[in-house]
Amino acid sequence: MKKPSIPKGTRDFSPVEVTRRHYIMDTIKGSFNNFGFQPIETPSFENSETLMGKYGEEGDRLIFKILNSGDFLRKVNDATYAEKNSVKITPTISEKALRYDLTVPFARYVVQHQNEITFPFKRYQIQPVWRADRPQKGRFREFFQCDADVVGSTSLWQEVELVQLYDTVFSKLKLEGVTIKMNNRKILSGIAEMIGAEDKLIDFTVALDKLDKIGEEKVKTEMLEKGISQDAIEKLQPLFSVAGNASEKLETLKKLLSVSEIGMEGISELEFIVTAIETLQLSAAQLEIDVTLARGLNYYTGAIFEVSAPEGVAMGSVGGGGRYDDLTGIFGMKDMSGVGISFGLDRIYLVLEELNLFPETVTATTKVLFINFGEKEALYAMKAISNLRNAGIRAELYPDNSKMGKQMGYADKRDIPFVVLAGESEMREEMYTLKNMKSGEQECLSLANLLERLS
RNA sequence: GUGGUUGUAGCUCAGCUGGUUAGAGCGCUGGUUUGUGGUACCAGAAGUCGCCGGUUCGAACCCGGUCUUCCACCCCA
Repeated sequence: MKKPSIPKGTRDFSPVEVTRRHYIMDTIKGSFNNFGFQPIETPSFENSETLMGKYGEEGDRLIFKILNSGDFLRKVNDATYAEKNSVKITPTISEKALRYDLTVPFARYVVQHQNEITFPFKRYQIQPVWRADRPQKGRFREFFQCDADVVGSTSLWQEVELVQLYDTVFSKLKLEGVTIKMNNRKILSGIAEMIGAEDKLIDFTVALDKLDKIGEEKVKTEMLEKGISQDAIEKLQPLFSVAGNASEKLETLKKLLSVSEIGMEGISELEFIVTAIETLQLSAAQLEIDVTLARGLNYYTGAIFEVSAPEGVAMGSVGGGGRYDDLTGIFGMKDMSGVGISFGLDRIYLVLEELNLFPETVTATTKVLFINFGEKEALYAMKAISNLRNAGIRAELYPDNSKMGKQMGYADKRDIPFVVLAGESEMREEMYTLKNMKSGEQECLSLANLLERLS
């Protein structure tokens, strides 16, 4: 028989993995609540028109489309069918698509429920998203995002809080040394304005974003290929040498962008956040200004965040986010500024695993296993088990009256730290023999003492 | 979507320029030990070599396709 399998880029999770994933999720969720965010959930799939065209050209390709039910081909007219153009035929055979991220569905939610929502609205959402991407390390076709967004406030304090939120979560996860990289879309616009390439903003930023990966020369080559003039690229030169700490970088940028009103606006926004964070301090993360950061350019208008794993861990970003002044605009609701961040659960998992940062207790299973000596003995054991369970102690009975060696081996393999033996003699005395599997020590205890010992 | 890479027992992997009944370690099952696991010793089960097709007297090995894994690009959590 052919072995069953799961689709490319998807995974099964074992008990240990699920427990560890919950540990991360609970940590994130706890912090979200702590910062005043409220949970919502949205459907796994949306109407295609809600998602299509929201993530750029590339994005549409990566959206999983759901085939219409019924005899969907019947509705396609012959001319379209004969053309064999997949992109063109898609809307007629697919009207629904799997969620690609949590931000666009959230925008849809806000517009749809605007009359019930009290603004500013702080929501969080932890759900899987799907991308028809080609899998790689830390890249899946089904993965979880953990998002926190605020809509209905343009206050920069939100950005400050989101930086703190990142720091709080990573600090709780004991993940030291993550870098929160920050930029501002207005600065990028300012630079484009300064070099006279406003119309090439996206090409320009996409190329700039690759600086630390492919180097200055190749970035320049790519910009030339995309039609940015040699002249403009030369004006860009000072940008490649922006260095120092946050304040120093800001000073350099100020000189560079003094001619651009929008650029200066971006700088002052960054400055506000940096100053606040310097005063408030971070514990696990460090904040860094990175003018080459250009992620999610499609809807971000102000701050842009990206969190990279500690140095030495080969992993893409473990989080990202930013401010979008007009996200709800695409659904017909104007002047509703939002800002949010996302945690990449699956990638955080891989990083914690690589750095061995999962606490021992996260893998703890049953605390005590009762050996099964037969029907009467099992009933006697079950009474004690109920008592232990009511006291919150994880206890279980070995289901079958198997040989002791097998039952002990089971406890051993599952890392169950205690075993209780209660046979005829114990029953006569109303006692229980408790064995510590690590030390091998045994003692005979009453139910009350057993409870106490295992608490 | 483009280019490359990987697939052999439950797991990790050997397997020569194509040559008979495909191996190891770990794990698993049973026994030494019927109220004592982790160690030791003994025995055993388990694979249509990812799948489909081709070349050949003969294919785990060569060729083509396909799926999967990982990597680079694209893009992203």
